[in-house]
Amino acid sequence: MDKAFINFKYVDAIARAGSIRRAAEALSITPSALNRRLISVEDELEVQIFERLPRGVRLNAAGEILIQHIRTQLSDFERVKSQIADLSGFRRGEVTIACSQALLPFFLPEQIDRYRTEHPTIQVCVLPRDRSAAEAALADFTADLAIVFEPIKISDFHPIITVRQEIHAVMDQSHPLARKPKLRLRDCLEYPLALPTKAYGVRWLFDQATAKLNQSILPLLESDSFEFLRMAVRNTDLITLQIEVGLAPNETKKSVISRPIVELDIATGLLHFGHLRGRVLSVAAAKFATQLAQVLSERYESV
Amino acid sequence: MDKAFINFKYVDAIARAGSIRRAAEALSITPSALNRRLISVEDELEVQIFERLPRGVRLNAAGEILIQHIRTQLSDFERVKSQIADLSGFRRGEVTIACSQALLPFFLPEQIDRYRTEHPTIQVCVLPRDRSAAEAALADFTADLAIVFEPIKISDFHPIITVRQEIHAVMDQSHPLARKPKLRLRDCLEYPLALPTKAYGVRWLFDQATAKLNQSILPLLESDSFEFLRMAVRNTDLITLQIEVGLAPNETKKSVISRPIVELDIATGLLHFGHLRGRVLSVAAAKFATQLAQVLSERYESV
DNA sequence: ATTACTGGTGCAAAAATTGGTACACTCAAC
DNA sequence: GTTGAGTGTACCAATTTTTGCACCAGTAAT
Repeated sequence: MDKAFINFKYVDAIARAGSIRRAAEALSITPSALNRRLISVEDELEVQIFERLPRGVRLNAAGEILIQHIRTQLSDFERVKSQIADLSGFRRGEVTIACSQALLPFFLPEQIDRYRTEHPTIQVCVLPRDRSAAEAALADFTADLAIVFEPIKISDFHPIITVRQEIHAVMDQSHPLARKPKLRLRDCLEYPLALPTKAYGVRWLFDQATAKLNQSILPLLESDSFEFLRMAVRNTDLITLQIEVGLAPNETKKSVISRPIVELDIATGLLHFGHLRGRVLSVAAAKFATQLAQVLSERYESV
Repeated sequence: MDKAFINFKYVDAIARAGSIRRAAEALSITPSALNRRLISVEDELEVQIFERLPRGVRLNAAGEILIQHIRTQLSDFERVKSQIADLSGFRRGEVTIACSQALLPFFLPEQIDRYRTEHPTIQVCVLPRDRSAAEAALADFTADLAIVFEPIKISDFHPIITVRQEIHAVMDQSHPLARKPKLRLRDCLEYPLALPTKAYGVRWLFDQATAKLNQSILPLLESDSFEFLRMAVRNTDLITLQIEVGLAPNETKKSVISRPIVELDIATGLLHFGHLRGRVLSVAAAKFATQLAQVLSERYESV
């Protein structure tokens, strides 16, 4: 008989941990017990699933096939549970979304709050991830949905909606440039800049734009944290950049304000919202996706 | 945690048996043990899966959702095992095909024989099923593939290839009509007929054809068994009908021969070969499907 | 060499599962 | 009505499975 099913979760844990002992700790069982479960799976399949390395274990070819099935299957089961709970009247479930940092301060909290008023029993989990990490989170079923800014290469990404995002300059409310309603890029370059590192889409667009001007601009301040950059410009003449979705909704009375940069100077970026291709979303995730897609399409120009 | 997986197979068995006791017998365990497994699943999902009836159990709405997942999942796992075995060099697995009776005497044995010379370790299972039963076998994952003759209604059927089938009259080699190379329908009607019951596609086409002639023809002999009909015409003036794929490949020296009926008199039927929509076939099943599709397309006119 | 990891194994204790039995219930036949 | 055969289900001892523990063997970095 196939008793392998029970052990699937353990195999997944081992694959994620990269070592039997670490996985055992995470599962709060003994390494020996976990090791035996793994061996029993391998015995049943009559195939090794992991290469044994001195520093742990690694999936081999057979393991890669199996882990793909395991994760699809575990995820499907969650969806089924969600569907079943759904027809019992009480919506239950969880939604995990991997997204760019820019969504964290305003957009997502607002959307989650709205979502939770309608579905208060659903647990929402937000994972800040850069593009490649978001892709990985979708691929290994850590996340149901992903919102990422700028180039998407992966073929496994299924876009639900893609919207244009203007680049805004963010500065202190007393900044000289604050009087202008719309800025040119060269205006900004006259002030010290605080920018995200090259891993981020805004920075990439900025570098492209300055390259066109034959100017190589080095930011005075660099950081991985958008939150930090936003705080850093307070009461200074620093300028940082942010995409629309990352801006405070109503900035009256705010100490930090934003002004759009004309599109001719710096290209608009694309914000992609989607999920793993071929995956069926749970009821909970699908509802959340519908809401986000609607809001995005209302607020921004979709492509 | 979810220990539900191990019980999936039991839930499937109960659903198929329609009763815990019968399922327990099939699984060769005690009804009490099986009952507990079922209850443990229901406890974990916090939902009843089966309605308890006086004469057994029946899936409820939640159960229908779950059983769908279970069967998909079990089938997927088989596919994964097949894939894994495949990359280990030794092809292993099994293929189950539900098909019309007409395929049993000649076509399938020949094809399976050819398939097994290339893949001797693969187990092939043939289930003779009429159209609706074949559909059901695909839907509940009893069969991987299906070959059925004439009208397909189900939307879940994914056709791989569909070919035209001429209707042939089958008779004793000494039959008066045997001298003609091609027959008119009215020629046949002058002799006593042995036909399949109305459940079968050939009969349906025949009834349509005779209705057009404003003649209501009642066969002298009726049977569910094509094999029996073929045997019944030996040494008699009886005539039966059969589609091309059900005919003996080389009929020289055969006591029973066949002659095509002109298409104007009786419409050609359609033979559909396919699988369940959305299902991923195992390596073994996919190879077999490819072979059958190729042979069918070589021998008959595909639509 | 030493240290700190890794996976793997034998053995006794603990936990889960099983089978047997009995019970309550519903339907169908008498 | 009454009987009987069918159903699902609860309880308990016996059995099977799984676990934790201590220990071994091997590799990599120090």
